Parts: sequence; structure tokens; C-alpha cells
Amino acid sequence: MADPFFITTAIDYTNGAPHIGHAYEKVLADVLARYHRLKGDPAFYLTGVDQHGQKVQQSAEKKGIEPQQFVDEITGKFTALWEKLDVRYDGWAATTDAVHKECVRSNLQMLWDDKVPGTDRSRWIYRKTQRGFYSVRQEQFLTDKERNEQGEFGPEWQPVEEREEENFYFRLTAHEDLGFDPKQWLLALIDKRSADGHPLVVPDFRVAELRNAVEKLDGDLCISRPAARLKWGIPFPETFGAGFVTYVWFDALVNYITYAPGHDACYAERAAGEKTEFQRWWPPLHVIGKDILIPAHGVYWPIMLKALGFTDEEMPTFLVHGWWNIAGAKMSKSEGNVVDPDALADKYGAEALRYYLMADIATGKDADFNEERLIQRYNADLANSLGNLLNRTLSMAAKYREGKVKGPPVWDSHLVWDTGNPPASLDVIAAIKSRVHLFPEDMDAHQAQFGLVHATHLAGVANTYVELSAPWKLAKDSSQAEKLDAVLYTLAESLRIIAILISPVLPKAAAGIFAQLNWTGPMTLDAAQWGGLPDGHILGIPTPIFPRIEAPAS
RNA sequence: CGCGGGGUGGAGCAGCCUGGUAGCUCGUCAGGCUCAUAACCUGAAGGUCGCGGGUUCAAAUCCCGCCCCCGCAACCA
Repeated sequence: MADPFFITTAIDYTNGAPHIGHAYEKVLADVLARYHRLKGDPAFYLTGVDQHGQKVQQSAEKKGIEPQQFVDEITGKFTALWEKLDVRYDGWAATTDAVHKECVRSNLQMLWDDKVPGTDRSRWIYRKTQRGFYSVRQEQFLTDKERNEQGEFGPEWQPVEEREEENFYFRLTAHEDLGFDPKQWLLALIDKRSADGHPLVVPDFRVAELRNAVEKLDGDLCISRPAARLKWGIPFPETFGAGFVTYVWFDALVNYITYAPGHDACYAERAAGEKTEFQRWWPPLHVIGKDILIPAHGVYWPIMLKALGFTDEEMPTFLVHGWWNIAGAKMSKSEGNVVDPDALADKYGAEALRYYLMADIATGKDADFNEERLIQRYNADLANSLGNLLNRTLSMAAKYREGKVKGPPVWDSHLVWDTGNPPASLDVIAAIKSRVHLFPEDMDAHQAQFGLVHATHLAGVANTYVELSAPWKLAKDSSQAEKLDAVLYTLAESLRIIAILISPVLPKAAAGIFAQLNWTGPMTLDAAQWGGLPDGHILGIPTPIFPRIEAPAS
């Protein structure tokens, strides 16, 4: 049970405002972290921002401000959105932090110091001069891939000039200095993890995709930029020589180490023996989008970790989610069809948005974002079904029993309905037991969508039960008092348990249901057992917790 | 070219790995209830599960072939 759970997201690039895809990923990770806390696992949720790089440098120049000021402003938009959406993280990565720069530099230094015996050559990093065609406009070297049908570099690259540049490279492929073949190692790792039933990548169709990419791997990874060309980055340690700045890989990816609980910048230098704080939490579950699995996370990152001394058992798992498309098309800034989560949260509330993002997509697959669907699902599942169940239950309890519930009932024969109806109460209890049992299976598989279905299904069962037992009729006949008590208890208890099940996705609503039940008991999965409400408990006053969204999308 | 995903009643999806009454939400139609957020409940209509073969007692599910849609330059989860 109490296994530490370390979950991360991709860190977002601070060159523009967050869109619905950013929000989805962070909410998904938040839900999974909250679910583990619900189970009683210690959980650490790390997210953050990637603040360096050429584009930020350019955008800041365009605005005539310092890059730091520029990224601070954008970063503020992200943190404000997470606040608004109840994304509760434990660690915040900001790559311009001093602690991160130090961690990056010490990890590079560690690799630089890992020499081939008897030489001064690093096993993993080497320096090389590259000659070739360079696009001044795009500030990158061009390969034949960039040539058009005529074999020329198109106007989007011009001006293009021949240039030579010195940089540092990180080995991805076999070399005598290394004495081992990272590519073959990674292929073996992928296969081993799949064979062991803990695939490196979830969902598993992505494993095949990654494996194909690794098979094609050739060449090493350029990890630096001359400071003359990229100023906004982390300088290499002086031992590498002056004038180099880290290019994205050893900056952004290393955030997972910098900000891991039990911060341990130089992992390989750890003391042997007892597990450190860092080791107890590591490895993380990396929640990422399908675009950054290959090559960054699925190829570079494991090899980087391997180089830094992490064992095969300490390699992470990648949870790769799909995209929210807009009317079937890929969301794109240039298409102008970007959905603004901030505005949606203002319009419908954070809980409605969280619910939609979790309920209307299967983790790993793509889905179509549709504002009307958001309204539809909110109204159907939350307002009409669950919200109304709460409202009618509390209302009846107040009206017939001044809010007081008696129970848990003993289901003797005298509690069996004489109307020809089945003893539906027992069906409700059986459904709860079954769903509470199934819930963790789906959540452990990261399928929040299916987890939610259990909760909404129970609300449906309870609503049916209200019809079958017809408390308003029982209330008119004093000889039916015991049955009425049994019904009211069953409904209140159902609501308490449903609240627990929805709490990872809808923390505010779950707390709201508890509050209206006037219940201060534990919000834990262990507490989702039948019979938690004590005899004589007084329920609260009903207030619509999910007001219907009446106006269609304007 | 290649790699990957998808094609399931009017709409949007799940199911496919581990063959065996095709499920969910919305919509439509008919009925019921009155505790409740004009909410709730019941019933009905509506599907050759892209097409063609194959395996099997049995295929949406496994195998082969074909057709169609989407993603794989950049912005970008």
C-alpha cells in the first residue's frame, strides 16, 4: 500500500500562454497523485516550466525586455492556472533556478570526469567541430532533410551560409571509449520491461513505436551551443572550456533529478548502503505527451540516466497521453484554434473542466475537444445525477427525519418491501462493494475515465433506488418508518462513498458533499466501506453543489 | 516509401490484448413519479461493429488482403 509515488509532467516551455493540452496533462498527473494519496501512499507531484532557449531569448528581445523578466511573466500564467484548476503539486521546477543550474552543471561535470582509464577522454562526452550549412534565420544547422525537391534550401531557411562550429556531444551509440552500446542496452531494456509486465511505455502500442525509433538510432547527441549564438542557457562548467551553453537536453530533462524529493544532484556519488531519500522515491512516472516520447524522453533520457549511474531497475516509466483535437484537427497556434483553459475555468468552473478532461478521453488516446460536450457531460453526470441525488436525499432527510439518519440498517425480512419490488437496498450495497473494488484497478492503470464511471454509475443506481423505494410514500405511513430510515441511511452512505471515489478528480465537490452530509470523517479509500456513517448522524442542509449549466455555448 | 493511430445504431465514445447475450453518454419516441437542480425512473425504436476472405462449434474481438481518415517540418501536451 504505502509505496512512495513520484509523478512528474513535462515541464512547459515558457514562450506562450498555456492551452488546453497543458491543462490536461497537469490535471491528469494531479488526479493520479491525488488518487495515490487517497490510497494512503506518500505521493510527490513534480511539474514546472522550461525557461531557457533560443525562442525565449528572441521573444524577450522582440519585447525589449530581459529574458528572465519575460519567462517570469509567462511562468506566472502557468502557476496562476494551476492554482485555478486545483493542480496541487509538491515540487515546482523552474530551470532558471540556481539550484537547477548547479545540478545540471554538476551532472555534466560528473560525466566529463568519467574518463577512459589512462587517458583524459571522457567516456560519454566529446568535443567535435561540425562543418555544414547553417540557416542564420532559423539558427540551426541544416541537413539534407531540409532540402526541397530541387535539392536546395528553401526561402524559409535563407540566408544560409557554410559555417563550422565546435560543440559537445553525448554518446548514444557504441564507441570504444564507452565500452558498451547504449542502443543495444536500451533495446534490451525495452524488451525486458515488457516481458516483466512493467512496460517502459504506457499505453503499450507506444512501446512498438519507441522500439522502432531506437532501432533506427544512429549518431550522437549535440548537447551544447556556443554562447555566442545562445546566451539564454546554462553555461557549461569551466572545465569544459569557456563559451558553451547547454542545449535543451541536459537542461530540461535534468529537472526530474534536480527537483526530485530528497534532492541529490550527483546521484552516482551517493553513499552505498542504506537507501537515501532520493532513492526511496525514484524512479518517477513521467506523464508526457506523445510528441516528446521520441526521441527526448524515450531515447535520450534513459541513456542519460544510464550514463549518470542509474541502474536498470531505476529507469522510469512513461505514461504517454494523447491530444485534444479541435473539430478533428490538430490544435495549432498557427491555425488559431487553440483552446484557452483559463477562460473555460472562468466560464464553467475548475471542477467542470477537470471532470470533462478526465471523463471524455481514454488515457493514451486522442479525443475531440467540444465545449458542448463539456456542458452535456457536466449536466448529465454531475448536476442531474450526482448533484440531484445529494439534493433529494438531504431534502427528504430534512423533511421526514430532521436530518437524522438511523443505521446501518439490519436487513431482516421485515425490511423487505411488500410492493413486489426487490430488496433494492441490498442491490445498492452490492453495487458499492463491487465498484469500490473495481475503482483502484482502473486508477492504477491510469484510466481516470473508467474510475469516474464507477462513481457516476453508483449515483445512477442510487437514483433508481429512490424510485423503487419511494420514500415519499413510506413517509406517509408510520408503519413504514423503519424502511424509510433504511432508505435514507442507504442513500446518505452511498453519497459518502461516491464522494470519496470522485475526490481525485473533483476535490472541491467531494469536500462539498462531505460538508453537506455534515461529515468530517476521513476522505480515504479505506473509508469507502459500507457502514461508515454512525447511527444518529445529523445530515446537513442541501444546496445544489453542481448547478446546471443552462446557457449553451455562445 | 516507411512508422503509428483510427473506421462500432443520428452524434461522441468504450469493448478488441485474455473470441461466446454489442455497452455507455447525448439525442428521438412512449409511459411513470413528484423527494429533488424542469431534475429522477421505466420501456421502445435505431447497429451487415469500413470491405472481402480465412481460422473456429462460435469473430467487433484472432489471421491475411484491400479501401478510407488522421499524426510523424514548425508553433505544439
